[in-house]
Amino acid sequence: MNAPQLTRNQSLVFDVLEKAEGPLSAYTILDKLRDQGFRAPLQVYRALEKLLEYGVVHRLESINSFVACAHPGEDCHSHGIVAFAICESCGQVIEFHDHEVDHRLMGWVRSQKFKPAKTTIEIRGTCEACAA
Amino acid sequence: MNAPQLTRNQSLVFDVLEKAEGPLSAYTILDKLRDQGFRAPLQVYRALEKLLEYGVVHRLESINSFVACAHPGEDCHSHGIVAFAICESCGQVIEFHDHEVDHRLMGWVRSQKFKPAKTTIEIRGTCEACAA
DNA sequence: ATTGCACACGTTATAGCATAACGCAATTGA
DNA sequence: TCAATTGCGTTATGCTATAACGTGTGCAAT
Repeated sequence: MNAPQLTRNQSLVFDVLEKAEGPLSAYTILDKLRDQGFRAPLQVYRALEKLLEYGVVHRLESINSFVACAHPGEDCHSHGIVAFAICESCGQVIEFHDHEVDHRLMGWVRSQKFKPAKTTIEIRGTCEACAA
Repeated sequence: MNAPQLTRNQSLVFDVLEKAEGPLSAYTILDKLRDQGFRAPLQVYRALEKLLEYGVVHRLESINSFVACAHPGEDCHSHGIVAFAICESCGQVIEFHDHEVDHRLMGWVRSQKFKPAKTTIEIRGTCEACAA
């Protein structure tokens, strides 16, 4: 799905994520948007739901946070499975697409007659800069 | 790390997970152990922390739940990265180990000079039995 | 033996993440 | 016009996880 014109709330949330250095939790986003009139978590979650649907934002399951897609203008859903390296020290996220990993995992699920819907690959650790 | 003798609380939590058909949340475990004297979430979380450390239980990040390792008696940490297929309908979990996927992902993180600590691979979808 | 340490445990409180349920307004298309 | 859809705002609630405190027990070093 490609992103249609974003609504005001969706734009605000997306802008916050784009300008952020790393992933943000929904409540952090909420705090950053209080001046813009945001009052409740649902305003953030509803916007995020759409942004995820449009493929312009990713959810990082292992840290309950959200990050803008590293490929501006594209729909990340078209890249196949996305893997993330998440630095537990500075929070920086590196995005990665690998067809071989896709192929391998999808081959396995098919052999199990399992029908995949959403795949998560997240590697937590320490980035080069933070590896003292 | 190999599992030493489990404490009472650790045994109780592990037993609940082993007897369960699928993954359980910490609070579900708590409810199942009220009769055994459990009163507070921390009792469950502390036991889980150890069981994860011993490699006899896995945490499923994408559904905030925990599941007993499919390889009784072994330490799953020694199998390399573990991937899970999680049925969103019946909750069943299939565990999977693939060295090629490991190799590919670890090759990538090394190329990024990223030092991996913990890797999560979770595929949510529908299992064979539930695929109507 | 006693001191000090490590560890498991219990309890209360609180923090952090996410959604249910209601109602309203604007838009669109039959 | 009417119905359906979508976004929005609000209140309330539920679920997930940890902080901070204190207790007891076992064990090793002195």
